[in-house]
Amino acid sequence: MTCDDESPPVALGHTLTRAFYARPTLEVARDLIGMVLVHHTVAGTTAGVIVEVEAYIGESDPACHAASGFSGRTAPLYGPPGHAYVYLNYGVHYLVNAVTEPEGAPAAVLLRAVEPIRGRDLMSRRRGALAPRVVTDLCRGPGNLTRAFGISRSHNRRDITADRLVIVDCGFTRPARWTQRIGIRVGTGRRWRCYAVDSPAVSRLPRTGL
DNA sequence: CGTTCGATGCACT
DNA sequence: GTGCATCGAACGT
Repeated sequence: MTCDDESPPVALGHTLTRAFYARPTLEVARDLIGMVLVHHTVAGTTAGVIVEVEAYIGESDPACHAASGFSGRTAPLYGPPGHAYVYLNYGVHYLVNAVTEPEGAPAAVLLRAVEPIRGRDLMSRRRGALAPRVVTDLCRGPGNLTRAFGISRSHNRRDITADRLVIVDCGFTRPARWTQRIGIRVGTGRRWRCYAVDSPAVSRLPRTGL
């Protein structure tokens, strides 16, 4: 795979099915490393290899939004797997998750970073004045990722097994490592962050140790 | 209705 | 390392 915008569309490989997402969240999280996130819009297509994710599992996980139970906000987590859960964080950044587990079990995988493989220029334009020079920084961090991909609130509850926002298996394999999750104040003991050890696009290291 | 606060990112010390 | 933008959901009054 090249990082050139002139490369052909990400057409080879198959779009991940609902069965893929309807599994234990940690398995889904690990398997998502190396998969390709693709977003088709009228402005163009952006795509990138997923290199960093975090799992948020159930009402007993204090860092999962479902810890406060079912509500209008958390409803997507309880909904069918293979749908997007998008919310606004700190009033500034949209964060995108892939809902996992069978319907009724609230859980999701947060997409934290991808390596751009298509639509770099579009990503850069969407990042605007704050666009980085380094390509691998375009989608480094969950807020930067959604900004570069043009993902916002309108994508909440969208089906990601069809349509224009999907994740595709292109056969890439990346060595991965588990560490504790980032940026949360509770549930930090759970080592539910998974990232590709060889990727320059992975966001900051854990606050304490690995 | 008012207050709190967060799965971030960036500027700044 | 700290400060802060900015907003909607949740919760207390």
